[in-house]
Amino acid sequence: MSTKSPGKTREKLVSAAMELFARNGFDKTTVDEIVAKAGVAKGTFYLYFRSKDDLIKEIAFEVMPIMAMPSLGDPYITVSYPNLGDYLIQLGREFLEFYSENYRAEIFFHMLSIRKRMKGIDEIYSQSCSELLREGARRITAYVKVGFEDALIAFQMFIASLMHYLHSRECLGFSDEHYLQKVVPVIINNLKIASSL
Amino acid sequence: MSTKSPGKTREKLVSAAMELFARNGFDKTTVDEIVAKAGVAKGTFYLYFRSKDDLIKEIAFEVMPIMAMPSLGDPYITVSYPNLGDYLIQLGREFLEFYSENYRAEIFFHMLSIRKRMKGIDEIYSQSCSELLREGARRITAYVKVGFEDALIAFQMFIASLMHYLHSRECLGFSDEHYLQKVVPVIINNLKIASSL
Amino acid sequence: MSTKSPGKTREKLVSAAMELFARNGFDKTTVDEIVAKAGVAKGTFYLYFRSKDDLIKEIAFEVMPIMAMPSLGDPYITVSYPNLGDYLIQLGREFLEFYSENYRAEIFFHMLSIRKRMKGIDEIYSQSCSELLREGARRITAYVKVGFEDALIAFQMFIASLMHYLHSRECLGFSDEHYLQKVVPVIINNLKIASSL
Amino acid sequence: MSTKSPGKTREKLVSAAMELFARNGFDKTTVDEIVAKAGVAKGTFYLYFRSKDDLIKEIAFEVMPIMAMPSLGDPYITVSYPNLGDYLIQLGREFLEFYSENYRAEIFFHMLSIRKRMKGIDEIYSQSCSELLREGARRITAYVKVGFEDALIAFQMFIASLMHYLHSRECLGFSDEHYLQKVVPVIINNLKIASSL
DNA sequence: CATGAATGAGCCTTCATTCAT
DNA sequence: CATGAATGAAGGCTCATTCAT
Repeated sequence: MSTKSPGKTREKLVSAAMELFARNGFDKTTVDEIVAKAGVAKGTFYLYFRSKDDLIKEIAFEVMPIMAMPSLGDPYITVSYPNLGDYLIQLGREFLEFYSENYRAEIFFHMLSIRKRMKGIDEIYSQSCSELLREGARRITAYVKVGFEDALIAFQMFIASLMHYLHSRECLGFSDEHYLQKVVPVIINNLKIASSL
Repeated sequence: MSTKSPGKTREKLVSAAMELFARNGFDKTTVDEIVAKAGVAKGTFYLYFRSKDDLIKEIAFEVMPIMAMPSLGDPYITVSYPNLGDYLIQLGREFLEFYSENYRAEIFFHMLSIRKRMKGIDEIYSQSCSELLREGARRITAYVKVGFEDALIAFQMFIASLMHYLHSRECLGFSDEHYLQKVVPVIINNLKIASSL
Repeated sequence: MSTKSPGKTREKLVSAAMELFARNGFDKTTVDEIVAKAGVAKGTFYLYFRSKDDLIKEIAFEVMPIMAMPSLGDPYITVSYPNLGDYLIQLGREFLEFYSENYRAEIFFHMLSIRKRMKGIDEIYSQSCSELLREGARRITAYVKVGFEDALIAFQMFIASLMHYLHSRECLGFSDEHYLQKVVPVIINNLKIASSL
Repeated sequence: MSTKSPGKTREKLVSAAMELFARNGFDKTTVDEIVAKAGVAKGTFYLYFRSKDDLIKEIAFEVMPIMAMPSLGDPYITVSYPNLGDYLIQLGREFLEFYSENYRAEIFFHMLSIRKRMKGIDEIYSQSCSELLREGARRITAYVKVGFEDALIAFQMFIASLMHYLHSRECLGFSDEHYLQKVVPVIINNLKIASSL
């Protein structure tokens, strides 16, 4: 899957596919639909992607949780957010905003369900997940004095809660902001306890 | 109905389907494969299920998280587990054991990813999810004196963490038991803080 | 296709089939539907008919035009109807009444369309059609002094018109009676001309 | 579109289907058979027709009686055929010739029997039948001074007779030409009588 | 006589992929 | 780079018929 060719055609195909995959799932989306939405001919698809699966791999990476939190990679974040609580709130907002757009959540869950069956997808996910959790834990240790394991658990619970919230929103009935204001303190309180031991 | 082993055919079809759905996903599993594994003829499938989707709905219900926690429905549970921490550990064990068998986790995630596209699946999920969270919260309020909303958040985070753990196990590197021993205190500590306010 | 067994079951199957064949056609009607409507088990069908085609043959005979005109076989009809015009009107009324009931017209046209493909049906039709036309012509010669050929043409045109009327009713817009009052004189007038030559 | 013989594929499919439909009926003819006879792959069929029913509708229109009589639409026909009898003979010849080719009669009767069950077919038939009868009647009034209703009845009887003749040929035993020479005078004579009143 | 679970050949339709232009 | 007609394997589903009870 080459990442070259700055032409519009490739982009049009990817964005058309994103939307369709989200709405109908990978298997139920046809190449016909993708090229129709992209406004190109059928054969053109195979000039840019070796197969439909090839395209799926490209898209998979773009909807990973690690892509949802740009602030996680910012090296000067402790300056912008001196308070861990504020930082987590910020990460949470970024996360929810990211997955509220472009049907990314639907695509991510779909990808999650097929990863075991698709060589490449599983690797991308494992690597991306490890990186996310480890980076998150590292950030936490920059704020509070806790062991790496405790930080890892804390961050995993944070991510897990946000991710679950994406498909239990209507079962809970809270607003996004209200939810964040409730979850973040749980994480913070526990890190305080852990650091004081 | 034949005298030898009544109801056997339907069961054979369901269990064959469960295994195949988990391995290959709903869309990639064919009715041909299901009947071959079940050892019956193709037409027989349609004696028991109106369609492939019909079977999917039946299976969907069986892999819902609420099915993973039988202790959640036990009315005398506060007697068996006078301590909330022990109770949550127990629920966690049940959850992890349930999803370690029969490829249930894979099926659940697959279902999660297609629910928006399948009338019926979405309803089953929403109802089941609401019931799970509400029942869990109710249980918690039987142990500690906290508001329902705090209990709800606590239980949602608990479930979310367990669920996320199912697909981040290898990224974390903990044993199941170790993970539970780490997560449950986080929930407990916070409920204590909330109840003391 | 035995015509024995006075039991109700056979009759129930035939009448259920008649109705369904008329509504959905032979090919689109399933044995399942027939037995369901008749209120018997699937296997029972094959106690009375060797196959679905076997049943079709039985039904085919019952919807032939010759069955629609009982007065055609009455040996004393010239006494009841001394006037040919009145007789033809009577035959026309019988014909239209017969085909207005029980979806017989639909079944007849269906049969007509498949006769070339079904051994047996074609024979039944040819024989029945010949008998109808010949008998009709013979009757006419009992009323007016015309050659058999002229009588045959006259009766064929009469039957043809009635049959076409069954599926052009809405295109014409006449009432049944009005139509008969228009068609019969055409036949009569011509027989008069032919007989006077 | 390929440069060699454009539109050929569609035509091949239609003519293959016509032959098969006539021989085996719509329901008993499979898409497999059609594409095999046309010499194309199965998928190709669906490039030209949305479904088998779609093709049926297209063919249905082509076998309507109105398609059998091109002279019915000729505006200068009264010049070519100053005599009504000659004109009707001509129409009759066209009719019989049309239905002797390409199994059109068989297809038409089949269509007639299924029209009530197929949305679209029924509309096509009703409209086509109305147009045929009305146009025929209009023509007649250009030759003889009769009321429209009498002309309509006359033309309906004419068409009906021809149509019935298609499936009663062997029961009558006349040659086509002989039949026409017998039927047309019946129509003519009556129009004369009607016009003289 | 009656039942109905089981069968399996066969049908219509879809769709990823190819290739000549 | 781009096209789109053609392909054919494969899938979901139907239904006439059988047979053990």
